Amino acid sequence: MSSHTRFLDGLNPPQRAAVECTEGPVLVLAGAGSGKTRVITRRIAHIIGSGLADPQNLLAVTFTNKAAAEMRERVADLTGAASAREITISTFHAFCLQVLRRHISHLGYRSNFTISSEGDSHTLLRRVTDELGVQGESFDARTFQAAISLAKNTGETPDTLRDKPARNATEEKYQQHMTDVYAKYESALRAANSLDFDDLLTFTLRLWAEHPGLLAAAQKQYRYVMVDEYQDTNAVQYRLLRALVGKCRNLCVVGDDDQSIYGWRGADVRNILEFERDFPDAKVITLDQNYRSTETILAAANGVIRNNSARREKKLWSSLGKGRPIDHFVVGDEEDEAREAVNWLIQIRQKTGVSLEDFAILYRSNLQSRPFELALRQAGVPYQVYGGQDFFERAEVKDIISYLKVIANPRDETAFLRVVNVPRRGIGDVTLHLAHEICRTEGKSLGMAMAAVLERSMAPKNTEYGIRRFLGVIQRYRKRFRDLDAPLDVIARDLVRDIDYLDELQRTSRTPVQYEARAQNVEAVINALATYAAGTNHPRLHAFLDATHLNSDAGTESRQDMKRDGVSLMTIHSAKGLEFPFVFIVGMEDGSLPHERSITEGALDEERRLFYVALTRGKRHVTLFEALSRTRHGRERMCKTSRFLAEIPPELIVCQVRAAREMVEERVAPPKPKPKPKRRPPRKTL
DNA sequence: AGACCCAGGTTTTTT
DNA sequence: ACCTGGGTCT
Repeated sequence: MSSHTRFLDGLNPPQRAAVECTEGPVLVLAGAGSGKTRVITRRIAHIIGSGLADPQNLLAVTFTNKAAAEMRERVADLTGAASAREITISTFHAFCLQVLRRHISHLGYRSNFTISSEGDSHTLLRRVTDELGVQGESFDARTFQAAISLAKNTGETPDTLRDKPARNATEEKYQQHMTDVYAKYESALRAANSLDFDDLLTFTLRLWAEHPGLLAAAQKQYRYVMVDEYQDTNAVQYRLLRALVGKCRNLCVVGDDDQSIYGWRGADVRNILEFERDFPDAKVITLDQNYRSTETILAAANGVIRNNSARREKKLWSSLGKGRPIDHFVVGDEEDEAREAVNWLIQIRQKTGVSLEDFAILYRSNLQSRPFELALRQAGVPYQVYGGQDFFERAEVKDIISYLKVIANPRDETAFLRVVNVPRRGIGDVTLHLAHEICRTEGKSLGMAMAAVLERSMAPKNTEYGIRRFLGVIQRYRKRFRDLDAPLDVIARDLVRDIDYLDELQRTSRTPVQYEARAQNVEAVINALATYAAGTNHPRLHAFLDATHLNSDAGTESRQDMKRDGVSLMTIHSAKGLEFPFVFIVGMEDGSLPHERSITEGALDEERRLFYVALTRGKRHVTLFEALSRTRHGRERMCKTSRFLAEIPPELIVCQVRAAREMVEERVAPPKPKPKPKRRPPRKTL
């Protein structure tokens, strides 16, 4: 018996089958908490350990960088770090980026293309809609951005879109605008030698379609392909996979249709539901033993999810015992809800002695977090709110990144326009229009056009001076970043100094506190460069920019914010993949969960899955909170119980209405005594 | 360029 | 109720 059979130790029968079944198409239906990651990592180790393939012949695709990093770590525990390093474990986007950096010249782009962030694309789309004169009529850049992204992810091009039949005049008009904007946006990106997130996928698909030799090479290399969270794949990702495994067909997809909650972003749950249609000989393995939750929680979750029609039948079970029933609080309004939740949390802690990190408060939308933050602060309970403002979308961070992007890719117009006059150099609209004209007529990049403006003495003296300074800085640093005459972060720090950026911040900040915060963000970008440079043998500006665009938390304060600290507050969406001993699901009303808009749009199945995901985050105990009234859009409105609540078998729920009545009476009676803050607010709230 | 005002909208967000 | 974005005025 060879030593690699140890990779089968301790697996239950279906898990073991999933690991051992290495050849041909395999669909693993992995229910929540059923040991999915364990199966994938063991399977990888098994394939390598049994000599079926070398590490570089394996491709494992995940949806987040975090998942990829975790998977690599866990594989390394099994196979050793040297092997694990050779395996391609990455997100769809990172994988495609890698392909495109090498081969994009075949599509007429330069390999130093930059990635257009969502913010960049938004700016660009504003310009496009302006130039086409289609804003106004209830079409704005945001709408187009979402529509274009959806189109790209479902494989629509401006041409296919144009050919679609419209049902009425409004639709036709919209379609007309949409195709125009889409086409113009595409050509603007092309001119800027930029790709947006979605392009990373579609371009790779095109590359493979137009250059079969490249596809064949990829097929030859990746003989075993695994995909995590398969229920979240969209049409383009599906086509990429099909192309890649065309020959070997060793495709193993792992996912749970019941946890498909990203349909609104183009994820197509049919990919998992109809897997055997495309791979008739597929082996289907269901993992339904749950190692996370109590039987009560699973019974509740099962009771809810069975109301969805199009799904793979499966019933999670566990042997962890019944545990405590689900508690259901009915409270007055959102403030009562928050207060009651905090009381309840404190009570549970007194009884069980568990730590704050064991609690999560889950809500449907970010707006709902506010009252909980207030109540927790008031009670002196440390907490952490996840999600929200993206570090890389802050103005000062975008400024610095844009400088770096112009340096890395001379044609990146969005970045160029953002920083050409920051800090003020007297380069205004007039000059830029001049330059734009030269771009158009002579096919030059904006930078070259500006140089032409200088040569032809088309601008006033002080503007000329400004242009000279700007182009000089860019040129100097383009050379420095290429030659790497110093560490990346040192060069960047010089750049920030040379453009007097901190003075600019000082000028534009309203308060010293704000200035301090913004200067620190700039410092954080430089630190991120240093961190990046320290972790690689061949630091390159381009690779750093790629990482910042693909990895949303690459630049934030190291890994410190990864570890939980205090009670966790987050949306249900961001809780997917996590688990907590105690879960509070709040806002259990029609309008919140299911969300109002989903009700009108008839997207109830996905909302139900959302509730299912929320429930199955809980390990020991789940508490539901429902408010009788809630302030929505500024008005106080009465709420009806969430329709999903009735789907939980009633014997599993203990209703805590008394608490609510007391709350209401208290509110009606004399002015309530302001609860004094017992301790000073927690240091780290973020 | 910066301050001010009004209108509109208002989920979720792995990359 | 609140925030954003765009437009206008100084």
